[in-house]
Amino acid sequence: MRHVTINDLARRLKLSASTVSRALRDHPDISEQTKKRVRDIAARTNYQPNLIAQSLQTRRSNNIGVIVPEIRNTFFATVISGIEDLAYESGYTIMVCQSNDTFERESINTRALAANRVAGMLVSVSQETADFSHLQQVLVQGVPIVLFDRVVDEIDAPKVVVDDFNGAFQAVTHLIETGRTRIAHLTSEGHLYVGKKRREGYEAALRAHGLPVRSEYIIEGGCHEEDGGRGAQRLMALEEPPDGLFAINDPVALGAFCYLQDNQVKIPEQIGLVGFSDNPNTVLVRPALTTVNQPAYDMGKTAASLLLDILEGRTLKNGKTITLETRLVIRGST
Amino acid sequence: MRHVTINDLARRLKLSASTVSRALRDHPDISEQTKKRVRDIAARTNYQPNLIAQSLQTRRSNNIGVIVPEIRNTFFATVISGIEDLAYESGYTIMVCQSNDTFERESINTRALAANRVAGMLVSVSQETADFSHLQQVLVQGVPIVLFDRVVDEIDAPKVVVDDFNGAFQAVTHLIETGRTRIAHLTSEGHLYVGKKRREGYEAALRAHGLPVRSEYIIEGGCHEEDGGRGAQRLMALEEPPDGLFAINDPVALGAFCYLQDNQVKIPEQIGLVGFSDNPNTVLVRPALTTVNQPAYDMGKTAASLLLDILEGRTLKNGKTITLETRLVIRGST
DNA sequence: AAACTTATTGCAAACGTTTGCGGCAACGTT
DNA sequence: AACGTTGCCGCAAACGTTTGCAATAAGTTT
Repeated sequence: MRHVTINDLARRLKLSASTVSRALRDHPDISEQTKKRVRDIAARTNYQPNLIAQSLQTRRSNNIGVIVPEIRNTFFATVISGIEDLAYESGYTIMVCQSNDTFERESINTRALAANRVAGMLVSVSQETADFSHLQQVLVQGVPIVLFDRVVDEIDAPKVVVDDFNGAFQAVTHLIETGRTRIAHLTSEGHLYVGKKRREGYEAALRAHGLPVRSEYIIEGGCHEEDGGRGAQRLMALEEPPDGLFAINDPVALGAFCYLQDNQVKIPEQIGLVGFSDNPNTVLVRPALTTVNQPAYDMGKTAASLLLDILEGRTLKNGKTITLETRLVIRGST
Repeated sequence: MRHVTINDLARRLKLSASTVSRALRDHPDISEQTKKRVRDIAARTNYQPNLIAQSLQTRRSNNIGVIVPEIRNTFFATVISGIEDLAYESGYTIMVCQSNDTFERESINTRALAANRVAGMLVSVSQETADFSHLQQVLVQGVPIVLFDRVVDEIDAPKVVVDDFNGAFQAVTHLIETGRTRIAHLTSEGHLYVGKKRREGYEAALRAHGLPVRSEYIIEGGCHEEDGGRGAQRLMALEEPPDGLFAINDPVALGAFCYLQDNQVKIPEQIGLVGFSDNPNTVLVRPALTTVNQPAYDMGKTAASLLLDILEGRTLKNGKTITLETRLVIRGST
């Protein structure tokens, strides 16, 4: 009924706990014969080392904390998948929390993970987060953090992002090159890093081609599907509706897509549409959605590997930012 | 740099560690005055109780293990989301693992979680799993398990499933009632519980309406989108292709959807299509996909609440199975 | 004034590990 | 014959908590 401990084994074999411990970790001081006896009884009794006792003793744990805005978002789910795969390979376990895009929950989660003495944290901040003391405190305690996707400049930690600026630039350039001149943008509200970068890319592309940046074409909203529908509605109500639309991400683009399609706006004839992320469902719609591929799974792996480098002490510099390349995937919607 | 401990506080206040501990947990033996002093310095120094020391001492942890086939699958991501939300409310943290649908990784994950001394586990078994000793051993160690979605009869634990049989029955009945008689089924291979149940529902619905169960109309494959495309291809190559298709889940249905649409098969005129899960992307395609709503988020909450009931000792019986209702969502594809 | 409460605190053991150090045979070396 | 090695193992402290019990001081009762 109870977990078997190292002392149970020691008692059974008339050895000391220390000998059993060393035998299990294959310490050279222990004779082959007793090693074998220990291993045998450990296997027979299904002994499993108590990792929490071990952690307490060695002052290091083998699990890492992950905080994302929301788990059910395909993008983050995929990132987590990448993190878990790498963590698994390296013998770590992940503790996953979601902030539901609220600051309060994010900071409570951060404290909970810190209290659990995770070896390190991988975090993508919430949309609300403007104060970073909760993360700062973690760093002060000597627990390394790697930020990904929703990163913030204020925290001095390695970051993994995709090339949002460039992805947006390419997307909008593509819209321009296919003959459109009135290009709108659906973006997030607030100070989201990715929102800022993509918007900059959007504006830069317009300028690079001598097109004006028209404020009525830039709509700030949320990051979800319904926001895309609302945004499209507002845009099409303009006296001079756009003929091109670049959305901050795929859900928003798809929300706009449905609205447009249901209102008999022809895609791509009347309006060209581009998303961001290359979610799997962008290929389900007809015409399929042109989008910017953003390597979610790779991002997870990269962020995790950066953290593991720090944890295992194989890292040289610490403040670096890794930018993963984005790639424009041209499909039917443009 | 280092974490501040209860002893640090004790030293600073010239108290014993036990007094500090009791003060923090608001023990009646401690005077209000020293409680205040303790709380003050704890706040000032950003003291966070070491949960792993606490766990070791009290022999109970506040995190629960979760094992799913794959995190990036929308359905499971949503279930995890439900689990996390409830765990958060109750002060628990979740450790998430994915088996990638392999038995080996599932059992390694199970051992890892057990070694981490999780309070309990929520698991959805892999497609390969036919031996259940890894789960059995966890139960023997007194760690409760709640199974969800991919459940197995062999393990005596509470289970949360959706009414797969009935959902399938309704779906197929709907296809029949809209005038189709040659109804095919794309299912999984192996002994997946959900696959079995849905297939039974499919066959029962045919029989209930006097239609034959034709083996050439039942195709066993995987659970992913590409399997749906392949299955549809094989079905349409038949000399008498079906006029109705019920797929084991939405990804498979959408895979078939794309294949059919790209090959100029009219949906719903030539063939009616029904999926299973009500994934968000079923409303993106045109015509939108008829599907069976399966409350993924609720499933996560329900499973977690069942486990918490056991952990907090508020449960009466232990072997019960909760069946969540499914609901046919009729859309354009039928 | 002795005895008994009550309030407040500290001691020490325990949870399951790991690890520095020392002990003690059984050797081989001069 | 005394000494140094070597191989194998145990003791005990430590990690940061919690908790039963004892201890002390102050107040209350007789």
